[in-house]
Amino acid sequence: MKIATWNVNSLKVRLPHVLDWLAASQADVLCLQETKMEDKVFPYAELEAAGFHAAHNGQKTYNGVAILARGKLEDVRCDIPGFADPQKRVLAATVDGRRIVCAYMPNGQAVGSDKYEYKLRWLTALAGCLREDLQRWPELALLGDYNIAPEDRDVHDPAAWKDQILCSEPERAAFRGFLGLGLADAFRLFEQPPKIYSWWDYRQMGFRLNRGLRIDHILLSPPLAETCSACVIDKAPRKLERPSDHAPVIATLGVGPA
DNA sequence: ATGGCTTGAGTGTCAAGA
Repeated sequence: MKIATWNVNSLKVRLPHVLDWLAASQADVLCLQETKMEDKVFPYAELEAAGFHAAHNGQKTYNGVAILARGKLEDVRCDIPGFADPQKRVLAATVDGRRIVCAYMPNGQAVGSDKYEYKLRWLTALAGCLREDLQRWPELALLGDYNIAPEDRDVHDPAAWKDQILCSEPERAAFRGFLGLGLADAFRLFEQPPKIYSWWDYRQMGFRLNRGLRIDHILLSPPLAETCSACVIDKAPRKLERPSDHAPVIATLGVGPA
């Protein structure tokens, strides 16, 4: 079973890339972020024709998250329970007995800004929710755009980014808080080449110069981490015409249904 | 240089992303 996450930066623009990538990657579950659309225009029919069930938690213009799966989606839940937030950033569902949590974590804009304070509050709320979810669903994966580069090796220029947004110590502490719940960073379960990133700025030839950050992640609870046999970032879609600025991350889980 | 692209909204130009 392959599970994946991809910030598509508008599903309207990127649907052809998504359909192509679903076929090429043989992913069984794909979490999407920044669909930037309302539920009523979500392309359920096109995805069903490609063999995928789907759930969407969307809004106009900003945010929006979806889970696509070859298996049925059960116990679908939107948002973070008990955390009032008009921004559509979280969607969870159970697929083949495994809890899939799709998250588009806040960007934070600038350290010290109002949006940064919101980001830190939001991360605390999600961690509290996950602590409870893990009791009910021991097999849980948290996939998404975290908007956090966990370590300096996840940053093309750590000196320039030091204490900046996406790299600040409180954000990194929040990421380590997820690990403290027992979750493992699937990418770091394996030896990886250096300078692997999941996002590159559209400007200044960011992708060609590999000036990137690793901010999209798949975290796995212990029973899933034990079965994980690979985790890679697929740069191929970033090379297409009109790409998303993010690349998909995909993890292979070795045991279990389908 | 609070720049440099891209998207959505909406038709002139701004907010937001990371």
